[in-house]
Amino acid sequence: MAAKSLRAYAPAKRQQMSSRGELKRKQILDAAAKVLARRGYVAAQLSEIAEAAGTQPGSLYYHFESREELIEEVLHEGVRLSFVRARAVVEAMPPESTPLDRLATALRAHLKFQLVESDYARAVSRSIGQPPEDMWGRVNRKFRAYGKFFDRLIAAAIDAGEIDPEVDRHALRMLIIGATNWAAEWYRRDGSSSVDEIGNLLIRLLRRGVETIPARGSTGAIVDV
Amino acid sequence: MAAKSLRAYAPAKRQQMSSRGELKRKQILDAAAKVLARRGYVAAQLSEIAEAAGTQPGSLYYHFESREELIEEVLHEGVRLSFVRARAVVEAMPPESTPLDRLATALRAHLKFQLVESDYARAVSRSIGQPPEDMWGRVNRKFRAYGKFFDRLIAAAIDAGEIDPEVDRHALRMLIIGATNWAAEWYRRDGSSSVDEIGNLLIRLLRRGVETIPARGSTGAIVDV
DNA sequence: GCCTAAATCTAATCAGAGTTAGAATTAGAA
DNA sequence: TTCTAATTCTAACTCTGATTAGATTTAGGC
Repeated sequence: MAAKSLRAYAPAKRQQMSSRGELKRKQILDAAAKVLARRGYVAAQLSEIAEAAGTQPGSLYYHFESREELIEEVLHEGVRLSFVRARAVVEAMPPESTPLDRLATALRAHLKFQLVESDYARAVSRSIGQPPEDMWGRVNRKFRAYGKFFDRLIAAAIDAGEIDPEVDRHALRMLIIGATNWAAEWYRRDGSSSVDEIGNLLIRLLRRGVETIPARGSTGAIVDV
Repeated sequence: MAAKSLRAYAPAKRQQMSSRGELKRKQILDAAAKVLARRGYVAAQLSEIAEAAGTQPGSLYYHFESREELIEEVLHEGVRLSFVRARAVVEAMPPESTPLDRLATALRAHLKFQLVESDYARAVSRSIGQPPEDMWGRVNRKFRAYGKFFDRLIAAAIDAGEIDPEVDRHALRMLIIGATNWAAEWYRRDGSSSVDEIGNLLIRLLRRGVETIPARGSTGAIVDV
């Protein structure tokens, strides 16, 4: 039954597995997430990951089949964690909160998670578009599921009349998620704005930018609905 | 005078230079821009660039010192062209147009340029953050100058009372430029929205999201300043 | 205190991409 | 035509970073 007892039990099933290896494996993943968050997919080297994990490059291969497998697992985890967080935050809201409130909350959580809370999440936004086709295809499938979550929030807000039905839903999702992901690029580099400031502005743009408004012109006083 | 007649006259001064080499050099730059736009800095290989330029990898070195020099020139050109375009489009506007109109127009031009018009511009947004420190530092200096251009438009719009002075200017610039650059990542991959649709929404978010609005709560009628 | 499997290390190997040297070709002037 | 410099090609060479093999160490069960 022992099969190839040595090597290769990576994301596949693994026996009970001694907690020792279990731990090291986690440490390596964490280290990889950290390096990926800083460097992105292409520039992330095994030597740096190994060092961050307190081990040798060669030793990584005891826990993972290859560099690609290691990185892919980090990316999957990044998407998963973001999803879990956003969903949890929304579900914790009082039932009377409006769809747009929920969307705003999810967005703010997403932003904060990407920017300061999770190396795994940051690893994803820093790596988007970089991995080879097939890997990115798999990660992206999960990513789309996450996107659909936002889609549903948007759709609900439209149904509730909180978002102008004229608005292109797809483009809206891409723009707000995009602005968020992008922030992961420059935030920290020039730390002029805080996460909360960025979040506030983003929500403001969303809320006001998207509401159904009657007329167009007049700068003056306005208007009910 | 001939100096090192062979090699190395790259971005430095070059004599009158026969149009033949001049042409090939341009072809190589175009090819590199194309590959960079598709792959980004790290994944862009000389072999692919050479093939796109209809030549051999080794031949590139007659025209450029190194891969880095070639790529850096593409990136500089990308920033320069974007800047030139945005400025031209704004300066072509009638004098009575408002600052916010100008900002919107510049933004729309930027978006379209990145997305469909220029491989050079797209090469930049696909490569942001990837090149080594020193190279990116140089490109970024020029990039910041471009950013300042948007800053001035924003500042003017604030002075004109078209943008709420409460708004964090820096964050605003980052978010709108970010959403735009980001679009370069997904546009084409899932071509569900057209450039114009994206542009329309972006402008809408900007215009409405940013205007000075009196109170907060009441849905009802309101109020000057 | 041994014995075995798990876990890690070390040092060599491999592969891919940039780079270089020199030969070969091309284009234009004399 | 012929000659020369500009341009391009070909075939190594190098460097970097992932991968592998085997030796070595560690930890827990007997």
